[in-house]
Amino acid sequence: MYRINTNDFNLDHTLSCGQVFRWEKNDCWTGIVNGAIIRAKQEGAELIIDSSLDEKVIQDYFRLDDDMEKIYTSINRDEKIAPLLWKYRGLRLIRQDPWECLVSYICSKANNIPKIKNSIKHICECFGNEIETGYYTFPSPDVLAEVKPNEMKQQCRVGFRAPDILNIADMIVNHEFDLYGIKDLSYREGRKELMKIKGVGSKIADCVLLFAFDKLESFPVDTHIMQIMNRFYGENFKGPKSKKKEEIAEFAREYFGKYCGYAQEYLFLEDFG
DNA sequence: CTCCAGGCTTACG
DNA sequence: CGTAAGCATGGA
Repeated sequence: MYRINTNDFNLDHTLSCGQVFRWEKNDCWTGIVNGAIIRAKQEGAELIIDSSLDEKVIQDYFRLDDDMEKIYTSINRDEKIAPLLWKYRGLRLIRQDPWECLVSYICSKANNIPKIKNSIKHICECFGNEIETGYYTFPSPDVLAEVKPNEMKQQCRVGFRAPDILNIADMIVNHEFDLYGIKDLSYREGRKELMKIKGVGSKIADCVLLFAFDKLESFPVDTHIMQIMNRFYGENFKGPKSKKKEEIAEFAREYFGKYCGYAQEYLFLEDFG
């Protein structure tokens, strides 16, 4: 048990804004990171951690080294977003594991948050390791590569998404796809690579780049972001419906700049929460 | 019962 | 090029 001093950090906003799916809140927040359990709560500016993981891992996971003052200044472009930066102040991006992140967002296709959480929970309970009663690790690609589509479909309730998950697990195991190598690519190159995966398009690719590969210039556009971007900046998008999402993403990258991924989180929470 | 939810692929004008 | 059905699943 140890304490970490923070500033511009809000644990509740960070864990309940929809970027991660496995954390649960009771008297404290409980989650599994790097195969270990973290129990966390916040008292004022202090983050109280109960975990076998050391402070450095926590710092890295919650991105506590991000200079929020600088980031807020950078993305605070107008009177539309300014109040959101105050309202949800302390919301941080989380540095997720790429594999868990990728599978999670494949599960998010044509789905809702409770069902996404449920699917991921099933995947862990069926195929992960139980590290403490009721708490499971996220299964590695090696494990999922051995699973049959119907087995996953029936046990994890992932529906038509099962073949895509198993396919990319298999490709990673056979070195046909270098997922972890994407961290060394640029945003554009990484995006192109991720979109080669069957069942992964621009939105999922952008989520993985933002949440797992440090590409803060990524701006995932889903239905919620569509809503609020149309409401706030609609006059800037004139193209046909089919190209609108890409148009919005391009606009946002230009408009909010290199930290636009952070802007995306605050905008998302405003429409989602 | 029908409709829809953090999309993507494929099929058809 | 452009739009739209279909894909499983469960809750409203």
